[in-house]
Amino acid sequence: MSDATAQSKNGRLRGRAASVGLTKERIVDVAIAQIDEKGLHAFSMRELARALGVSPNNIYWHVGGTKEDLFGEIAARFTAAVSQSLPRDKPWQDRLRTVFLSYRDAVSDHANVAPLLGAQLKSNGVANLALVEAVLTALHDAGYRGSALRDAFNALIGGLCGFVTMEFAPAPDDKANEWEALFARRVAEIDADRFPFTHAVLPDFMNRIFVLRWENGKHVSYASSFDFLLDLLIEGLSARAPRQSPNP
Amino acid sequence: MSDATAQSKNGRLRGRAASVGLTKERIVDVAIAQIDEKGLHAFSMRELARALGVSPNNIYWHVGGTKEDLFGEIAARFTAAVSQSLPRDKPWQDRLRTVFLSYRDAVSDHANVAPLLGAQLKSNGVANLALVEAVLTALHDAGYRGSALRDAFNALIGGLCGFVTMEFAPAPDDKANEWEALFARRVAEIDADRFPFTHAVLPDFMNRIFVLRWENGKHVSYASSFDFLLDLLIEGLSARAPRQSPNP
DNA sequence: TCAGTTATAGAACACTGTGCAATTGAAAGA
DNA sequence: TCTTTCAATTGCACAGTGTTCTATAACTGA
Repeated sequence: MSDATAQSKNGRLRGRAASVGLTKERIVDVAIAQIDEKGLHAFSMRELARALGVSPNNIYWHVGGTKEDLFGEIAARFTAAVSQSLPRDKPWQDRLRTVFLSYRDAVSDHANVAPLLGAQLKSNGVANLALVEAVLTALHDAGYRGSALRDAFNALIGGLCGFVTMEFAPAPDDKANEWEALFARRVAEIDADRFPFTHAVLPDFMNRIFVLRWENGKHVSYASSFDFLLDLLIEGLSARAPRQSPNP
Repeated sequence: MSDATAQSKNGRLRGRAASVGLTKERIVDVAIAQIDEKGLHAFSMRELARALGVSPNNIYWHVGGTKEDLFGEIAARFTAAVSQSLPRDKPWQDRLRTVFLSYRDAVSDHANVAPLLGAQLKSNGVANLALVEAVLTALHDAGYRGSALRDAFNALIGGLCGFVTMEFAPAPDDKANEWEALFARRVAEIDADRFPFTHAVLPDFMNRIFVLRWENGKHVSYASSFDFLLDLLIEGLSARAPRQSPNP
């Protein structure tokens, strides 16, 4: 009652007296760290608040809006890092390769955040302007215009970013550990009559086939498949390029 | 007390007396219908139970396990429909085209289920054997073996299914309506110095650029971009095919 | 001095997925 | 026929969740 600074039951101050200098940056930092560590599935606003030593509402106040908005902020953090302006004098093929390889690298460093990035890229793509700019310019330099430019752009973003999103999609929770056994059981169950080829081929050498496997809960690398896809697309775009006009 | 068949407070019977003949099939039916109607975000076990006129636990009993398992059942429903065995005498290029176009069609009929399918395809891909078998056989016929087969397979599944997953990713909840305005605002905010090309090009003709837009909360079609991507991949695979051996 | 703003906490609301225990008719075994 | 087991269902409760509304108190500017 006579205290100069009132305190709440658990001893924590309220109001501006309690200010800990929380910032959007720090929130996003810790959020990413938490997702990296425990996975997107286990991430919650309350847990984040706990880790920050702060009440949940404080986060809402700084981020403004909803959990989804926080996800947007997280995604923006990545998009910024993806591509610093690339030298325009390099061939457009090289520029495309660099951009998408660096996108994959950025995602691969924070695999648990991947699903979030995919969703945000779709719904909030305009925010990812570095990526958009780089790809559009490269395709323009390749001679693509109008609807052909649109389709080429979509094919690249959808195909490559889609690949990455799937590549780093999380294992279904607890099953990560028993994955190897699960895989073996599934393969053994394959109906040899209906799926003769899969039955014959899968068990032998397909231990790195896409979409099928984790190792000890960690992702195996599909880097070579990504490279292959990237090459395929860039070669295809070269072959179909309406005209070669390096200086538009 | 003296009732032959006891009743619970709200008048509903318990135990086998109350059996409504619930089946996994009906659960999955109604679940898909609900997701179609209200979106994946608004889907919950309790809501599903309400729609089925049944207690939530009853669903758990039939599906066994968790919500994630139910999602698995839902995904399986789609995978089954994707590709009935294709005539082996058609060229492998045609077969690939058919398979992936039919995959996109199946997903497009239930756009709200799309995110779920993407995740399940990754974590539970072995279940989707019709798709796997068709793609593997086609690539084998094209002459791909070993690690080249693996990379080609991964590139196709990752690129095309990834595209579809992104294509049908949901708009961020309530923002679907104000999307057009949001898009316009974002475009207007583009920094012309840092992103000159995007700034110049985007507002004009990019109203169907991937990743950027809905119309009245419904998805616009990216079909032509998907076709383009499909063509690019198949042409690329043809050009690189180790050898042409139609009859292995 | 005094209202307004900024940055914090607390409590509460309406949910969620899911586990445990009870209930019942029917089927199976003795 | 009597008893045990099983199949299919409900109710209740637990431990959360995102989010909103309200209180608090120091700073800020007039």
